[in-house]
Amino acid sequence: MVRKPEDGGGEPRREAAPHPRRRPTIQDLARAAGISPSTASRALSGNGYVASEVRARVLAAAEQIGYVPDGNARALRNRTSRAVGVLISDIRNPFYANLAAGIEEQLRAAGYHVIVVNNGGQAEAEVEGARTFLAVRVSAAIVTPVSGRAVRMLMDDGVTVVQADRMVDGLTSDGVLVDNVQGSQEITSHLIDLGHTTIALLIDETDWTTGAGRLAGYRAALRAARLPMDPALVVPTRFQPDAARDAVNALLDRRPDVTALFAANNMLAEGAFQALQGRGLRLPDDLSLVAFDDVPWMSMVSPGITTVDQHTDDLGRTCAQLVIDRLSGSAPTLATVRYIEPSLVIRGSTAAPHGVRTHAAGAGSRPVTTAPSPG
Amino acid sequence: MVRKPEDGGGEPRREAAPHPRRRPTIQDLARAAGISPSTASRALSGNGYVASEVRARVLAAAEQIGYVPDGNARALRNRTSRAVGVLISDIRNPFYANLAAGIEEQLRAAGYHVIVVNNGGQAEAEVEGARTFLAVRVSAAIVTPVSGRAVRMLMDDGVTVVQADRMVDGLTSDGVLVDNVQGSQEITSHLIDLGHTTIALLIDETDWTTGAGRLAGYRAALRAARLPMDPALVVPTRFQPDAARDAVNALLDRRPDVTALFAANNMLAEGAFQALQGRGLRLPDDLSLVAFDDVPWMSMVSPGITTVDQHTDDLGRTCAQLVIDRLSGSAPTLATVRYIEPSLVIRGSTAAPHGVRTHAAGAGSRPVTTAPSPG
DNA sequence: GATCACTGTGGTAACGATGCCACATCCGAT
DNA sequence: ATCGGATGTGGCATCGTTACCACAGTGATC
Repeated sequence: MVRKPEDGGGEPRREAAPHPRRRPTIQDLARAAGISPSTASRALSGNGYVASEVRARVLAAAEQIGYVPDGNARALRNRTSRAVGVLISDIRNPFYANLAAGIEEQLRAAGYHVIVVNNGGQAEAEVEGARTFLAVRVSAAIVTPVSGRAVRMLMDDGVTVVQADRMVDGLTSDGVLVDNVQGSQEITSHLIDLGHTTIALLIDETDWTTGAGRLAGYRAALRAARLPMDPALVVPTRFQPDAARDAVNALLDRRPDVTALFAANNMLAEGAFQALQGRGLRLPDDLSLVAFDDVPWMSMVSPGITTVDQHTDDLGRTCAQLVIDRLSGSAPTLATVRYIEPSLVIRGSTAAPHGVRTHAAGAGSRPVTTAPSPG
Repeated sequence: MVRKPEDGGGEPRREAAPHPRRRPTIQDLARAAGISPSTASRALSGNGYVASEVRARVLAAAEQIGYVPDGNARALRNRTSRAVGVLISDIRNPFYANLAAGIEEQLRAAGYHVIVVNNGGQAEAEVEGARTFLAVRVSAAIVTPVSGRAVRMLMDDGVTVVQADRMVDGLTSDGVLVDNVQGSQEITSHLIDLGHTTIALLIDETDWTTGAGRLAGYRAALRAARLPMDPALVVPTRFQPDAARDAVNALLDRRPDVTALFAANNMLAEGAFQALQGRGLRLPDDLSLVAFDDVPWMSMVSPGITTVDQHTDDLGRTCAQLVIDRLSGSAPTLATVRYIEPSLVIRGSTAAPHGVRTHAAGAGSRPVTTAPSPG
């Protein structure tokens, strides 16, 4: 029941002290090093003059007595902390989990720590989260915005904000976006190149930059191929897999001529996949399926799902780096928006529609990964 | 490119102020309400006498001027904060993501916020994370321990610690564990009931409570069925899917008589699944596959994988609740360990071995969910 | 020999919230 | 009339850190 090699139970255990020993302060440190608190502070921070011999003595003493600067006192005094708020919708969704992971790693390496608030897509919870960030004086916040209110609150208080994945109109913060139009156009073109002409788009919203971009890319690809744009093929649904499943079933009942289905995100893809399985349709023979946002199950099923990989880790790391640059003053003064270029991952869920020969044309000029099914 | 209904761009925008307006302090609040800071403090916190008329005035003024108490000043003064540290291994792994989500939701509802540190399974990063927690004076920490050093550091400083999923020996903190022995025994018995006698266990470690418990449960099930325990069927591997895949391939080359495979966690299951796919083996006809820890892809593939569901959300929420109880002083004084009872989820990946008839016996006395394949 | 720049150190006043204590009422009881 | 308790309020010190300022040396320059 033990991690034997590491539990390090060698030292005698301290008795459960009723009052745990007071943490050493910079006063204690100064006393230990035989100097004043001011000098100790300068020695640690490197601001101002300190004789190098003294600095060494202070560092040694700090190590020796186990001095850890009090983050709260610092934050109070400096009116800013090493904390960065991360406000996302649903950490259970691999997209947000990877985003958060990328952010956390990059920020931790730069000496910041993250406070994570899950808003569940609720504007109310989002505002609550922003309030928390203000209360603890985060130096910056990274937000996948829901309503814009939270972002505005933070910006109005002078907090550095980076919007991730999507941006609210009318707010000039930094942002990191995925090139949704490009990715969507590319994967739609992939279907068209295979010979599909009746391609349905399953989508939950077109008000955010994400949904709007994906819809635009889908349209652009059809237009470029001079295919008709049939509004009935743009299938609205709610964000839940169950809703998507029902929507797909309704669509296929209504339109048996659909040969390819494009799910605008991983949740919808899940529902779509379940619907197709439930109907006993075989991929890619009976229907081709593609999805925006590559998540683990898509490479586990057989055949694997052809997707647009958003490079979510990169997205997160880029957000974090933007924050770091801003806070260190090395970012340009104007608000910056960076774009992550997504890439197409071709797997087995796409093929020429039944009885149609593939075009000779390739998938376009952009990088394409061809991934085998697992194994 | 906008979330139209909510962007709320109605109010005139504040000019980008060179010095963002100073945040109102309790002094400002006191002035606005025509009383002293002390009284304002009492009005807000409810400690001590305040005339109800005055309290109302203070609350109104707070609302009006947008007063938000400074968390750092509070933390400095009170020597503790509303922050709880969450120290986990890999938020990209759905197990940890769900754990973190459960924790965050429960704590947020109780007015705490979480600082998340991903240690990547590295003892060094874990200690670094603990140092961060100490620096910001978290009031408690929830840790999936790697080495025990971090937990010890925190406890030595008087921080309330809850160990999650596994516990380090020799440290008497609270903990929330999954009943690994029970879950493992149950799923192994399920295979035995189906008629399997040559069941391999793929496992990465047996030093932590998790691995040790799962191995013990596997053994107990074999013993209960009076089946021989063949040490060569306990297959060690590293924690990565790739390593697990190689290990499974090597096993099946060596032991073609294996009819069922039990992967001790979701990462190993991923590798195992890939290996089976790569070999063109059909589930459950050629081999039965089961896994400890139910993650999304396991219900997406066909057939679905039979698993032990650890109720990870519950695990997280229970940890959080333990923290809340401890901090509010309502937990028992002694260290408490709570157990989460896992449950068996039977899907299509398990069946009688080729040419064997199923026992009449049921799966045992514990609750069992039978989940259909998706659709 | 006075002035100046530079190096190096310590004292002190904040940062914002809070809880103790002193003080001021007002009421009923002695 | 005095006391004591209950109710209500404000002053002040404090949490730990840091930036500003004053000041003390030292050496170089006029």
